[in-house]
Amino acid sequence: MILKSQVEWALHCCAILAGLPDGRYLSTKALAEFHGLPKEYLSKALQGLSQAGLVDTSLGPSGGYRLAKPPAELTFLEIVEAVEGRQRTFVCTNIRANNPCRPKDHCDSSPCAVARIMWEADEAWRAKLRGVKLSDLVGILSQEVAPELWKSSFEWVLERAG
Amino acid sequence: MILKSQVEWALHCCAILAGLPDGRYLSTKALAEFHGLPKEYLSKALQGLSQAGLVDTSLGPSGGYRLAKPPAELTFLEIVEAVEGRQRTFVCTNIRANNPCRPKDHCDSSPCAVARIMWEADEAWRAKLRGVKLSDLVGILSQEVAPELWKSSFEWVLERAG
DNA sequence: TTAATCAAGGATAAAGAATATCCTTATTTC
DNA sequence: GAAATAAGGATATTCTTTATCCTTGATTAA
Ligand code: SF4
Ligand code: SF4
Repeated sequence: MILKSQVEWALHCCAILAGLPDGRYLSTKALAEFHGLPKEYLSKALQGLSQAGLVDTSLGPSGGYRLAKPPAELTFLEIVEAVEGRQRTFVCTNIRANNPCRPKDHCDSSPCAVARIMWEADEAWRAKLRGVKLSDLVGILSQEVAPELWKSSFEWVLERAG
Repeated sequence: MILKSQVEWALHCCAILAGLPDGRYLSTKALAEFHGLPKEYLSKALQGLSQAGLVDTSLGPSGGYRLAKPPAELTFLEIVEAVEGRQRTFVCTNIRANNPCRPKDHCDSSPCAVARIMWEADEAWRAKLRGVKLSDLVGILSQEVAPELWKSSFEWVLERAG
């Protein structure tokens, strides 16, 4: 069970978009080039963010993506779910229904303990991601990334932001 | 990102094995029939449990599987990891290394905040599963499963346990 | 007005992982 | 000695992920 690489891509792209000045957009092309990713496929991840309402888009030259809300109001969970989906990681195929001792008319009213426990763990994962804002990430990165690299990356982006 | 169905199978099988009297074994054949699962493929999941040291095996007629330790000392996490593996669910492909502004000699010493945050969430998931014992599951099931079904299932298993 | 650029999304292909079956081997029980 | 069992290798099938290509309609800049 491994998250798709698009999750990593989306998080990195949002971190970049968080640094964009108000009202400006950054294109798929620029984001793909900056991260060394296939443009067409990265586009699918960005479309996921767009469909989830996390980013605004603009067409034409100088178009692209920008965040739809402030980084402090955007959680990791929203970004992850936008590309990975909201389905729980444990799916129950109801194998208890195959129990040969089970009477024909027996009705398993609710999910059993196995499923509930697995879903609780899933929820713990989501709760952790829900507790981290995009602004938290930017704060950490701004401290950890080498100042020259931080600055030159920022300029690189600004040159290409429409 | 969805856990393999073998996880569900392994948990159910362990729950059954937890009810076995001391020193007795239950075969793949019986476990597969009880849960309505493909015997050969379920066998792979049980081999995973065996390789992880969670169950003991015995060959020949009346052979099969039994728990290697008491249900109170066997956690959900151990069972899940035995079939799903211990790899983290977020893998970092180090796309920051593709940053065009990055100097050639630049060395990214450690995992960045993105990866650390995702790994923390992963650990929260594991911590939750680590906190649930197989005995907890059996306790809940014994209360929730209809008494007649619980009893007849128990008898069905005993008839086939070597 | 025109040409270039962009997001969106459909179609399709390639690669990889999950699911499933079959068969052989060595061991144990009866 | 015969039957049953776990272990595991080989292979096939199906589904998901990854990736590319192309069309459409909107927007901007010249
Ligand atoms: S996990 Fe629970 S609900 Fe799902 S198949 Fe097993 S018994 Fe049924
Ligand atoms: S998640 Fe962090 S460590 Fe992984 S590629 Fe992105 S920047 Fe690098």
